[in-house]
Amino acid sequence: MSRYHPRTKFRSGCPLNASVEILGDRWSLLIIRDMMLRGFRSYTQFLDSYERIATNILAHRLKKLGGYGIIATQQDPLDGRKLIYTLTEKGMDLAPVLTEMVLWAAAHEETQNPELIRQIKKDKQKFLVAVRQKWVENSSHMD
Amino acid sequence: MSRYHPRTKFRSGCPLNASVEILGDRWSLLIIRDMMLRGFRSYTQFLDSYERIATNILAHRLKKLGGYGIIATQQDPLDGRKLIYTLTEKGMDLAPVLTEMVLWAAAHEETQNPELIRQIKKDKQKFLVAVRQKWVENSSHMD
DNA sequence: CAGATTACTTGTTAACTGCAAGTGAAAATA
DNA sequence: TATTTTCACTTGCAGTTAACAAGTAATCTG
Repeated sequence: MSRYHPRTKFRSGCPLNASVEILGDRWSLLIIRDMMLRGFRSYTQFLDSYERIATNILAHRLKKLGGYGIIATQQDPLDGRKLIYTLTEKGMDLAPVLTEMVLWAAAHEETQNPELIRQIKKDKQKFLVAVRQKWVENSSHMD
Repeated sequence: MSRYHPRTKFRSGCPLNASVEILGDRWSLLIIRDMMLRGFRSYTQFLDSYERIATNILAHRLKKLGGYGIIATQQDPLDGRKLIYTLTEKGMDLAPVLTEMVLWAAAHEETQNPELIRQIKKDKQKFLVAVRQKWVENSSHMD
């Protein structure tokens, strides 16, 4: 297991604190967003995303997320240079968290992507099911 | 308005990115948790919470959260030294985000507070209504 | 084989975090 | 009334982390 998953336990036993220690930074949830909603799977795709993450930070975050079992890595069978990053079940279970964060910001800040927001507002449960279904489909024909 | 609410707009228009830029650190959501679920209202209460935030970080976070309109501050009419921090409507609207983060960590990490988790799992909507009701009651007899 | 691509690593500098100590105003205590 | 305590911070400093620029090894493409 990677050294990026710390052996030392969390500052407290509070479940919210665990989430904050794992996800509470400026980049982790954006990487997960790119995988979950935009279907990104490679290092260069993450680098080229909207918010322009620095390459060393990206490498560090991918290791950390891998260490926590939120993402998994495999070789691309068609291109030996490429690694394919995918969300695990644990990572997919973050969909409700992302969804609520999107709704909160859409309600209280000036943001873009009204189509996404409309879709979530119309039927949140349907949206979550669809996101998971897309993930299942992409995972199944991988092995 | 406080200088802690930056004039420069977010790195991208993505609503998730806005949430991450506002809340994506190791302390902000824990302060909000203490206000929302434990009824904390004062600086020393936050300092004495489980995770032991440093005093300068706490001061900075309170200003930042105030700058974003997530919390509000007022003088304690009974004690001139004290400030009372309260959640705004915008802050209360973070309840679903906190709830989903609690559920995620409870499902995938070793955490404590099984009573809270049981309560949320039993009836999430009822839990959210109760949390908001408690906030309404505490806000109404303040003025 | 030359050049491009991929997933990184390695500096270097700037910003942020955490700890300890200190400050000034207000309240409680002797 | 004088002293001590409480409260909400601020300041200084060391250590960590983030951002930016450049470089590298393995692999693929033309």
